[in-house]
Amino acid sequence: MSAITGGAASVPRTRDRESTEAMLISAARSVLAEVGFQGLGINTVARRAGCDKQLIYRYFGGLDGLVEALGTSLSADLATALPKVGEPAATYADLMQRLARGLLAVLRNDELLQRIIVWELAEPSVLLTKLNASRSKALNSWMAAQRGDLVPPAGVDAPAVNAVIIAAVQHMAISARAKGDFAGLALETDDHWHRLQATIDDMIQQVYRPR
Amino acid sequence: MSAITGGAASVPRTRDRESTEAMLISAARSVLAEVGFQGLGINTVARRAGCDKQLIYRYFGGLDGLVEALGTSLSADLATALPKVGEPAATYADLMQRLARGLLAVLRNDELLQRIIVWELAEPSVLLTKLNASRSKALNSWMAAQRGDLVPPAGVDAPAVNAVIIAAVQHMAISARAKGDFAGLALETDDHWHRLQATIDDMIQQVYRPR
DNA sequence: GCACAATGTCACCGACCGGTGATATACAGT
DNA sequence: ACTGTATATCACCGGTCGGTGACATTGTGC
Repeated sequence: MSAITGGAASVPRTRDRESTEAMLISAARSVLAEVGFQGLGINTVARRAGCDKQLIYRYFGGLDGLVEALGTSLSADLATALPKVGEPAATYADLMQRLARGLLAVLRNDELLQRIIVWELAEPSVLLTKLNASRSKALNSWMAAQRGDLVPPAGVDAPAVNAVIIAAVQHMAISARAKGDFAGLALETDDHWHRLQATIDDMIQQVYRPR
Repeated sequence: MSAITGGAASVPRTRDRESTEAMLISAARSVLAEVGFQGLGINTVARRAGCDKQLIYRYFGGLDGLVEALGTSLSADLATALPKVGEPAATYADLMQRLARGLLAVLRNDELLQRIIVWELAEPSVLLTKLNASRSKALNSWMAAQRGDLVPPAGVDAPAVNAVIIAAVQHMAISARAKGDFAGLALETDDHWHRLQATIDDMIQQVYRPR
């Protein structure tokens, strides 16, 4: 008896650090994906993982460490999510078209990624910056693998153009989840997205056409 | 004396409801602009306004009402911030170019507006949706005033193109404040922005050129 | 069998949050 | 001058947060 300490009611965990860490990371993922970064706190994550928050401090040194671990586990995902190399692109425009399409497809159904991007926009920090860096690194290596020796036409500021394209894709993907539309353009069904994608394709082809 | 109640230490306010409301709205503005929506709470705003939080409940019915009031005061600002009508645009491309430039200029130095956009992306709600609506209404009426009878070239999906442009502008303006760059493109000095603006101009001209 | 570390859980702390009732104080109508 | 009301402030509540120290349980090496 001896009372006080609950006794047999609470079954302790499996006593396996690795799997516990994995559970915590997974819990952080789902919390972030479902409620966004505002709801990502020590207590919430621990509750969702079904273990004590103390373990977050012990194993990750706090929430920051946990997010960092989440980040590394995430950049691996992005690398595999981008489409595999198939036919080499014929023109630089085709190359960028592929990138835009791939990015749009990945972003559209990765709610977690959307949340993280918003997070970076909302409260920049060294931690979030690192997440961003590892993500764009993955993107760059994908580009390098696809590019071959294609070069943009002379007279076009390719880095700026590509930044514009990527910015647009990111913003619309995020807006679509948050609000269902953007600038009067409904973004709910696949048809809407195809229309948008056709437009982006067109813009890329136009700006990157030889001239 | 009866003690307890502080006594003379706290000088009550000027006892002018209008000016107090204005102070609260102004406080909400500055809090939002400086720390973002995460820090926008009853206590914070009241503290910054230098009055009691009770007044927020009395005059605005709570934080939502205050934000709503802030919103109306804000859409008025946006209307005056957009550039006045000058020479009518020669082509539809020129028209959109003007819009893009105006929007970019406004967004770049309106931190409050940037924060609100991020807010809408992070946690959509009826309130935020209303803010968005009133903002795009202001944008539309500006467009209507400028357009005259210009029409986009046949075969171009103008709404989609414009959505892409606006999305890109918004995203880059926000990213610039949050992180100082975007997709490897530094966005700190005016020169960087001019380069970006030239690119956007070019893209608009290319996609909207007659064909 | 016994010390010892690793793992897991609990109880508690101070701080802040949103929200509300009660209480002063100024002012306006009579 | 008296009363009523709008204005402003304070004190307090329950709840949640991040963070920490203490405790229980399991396994390991000797």
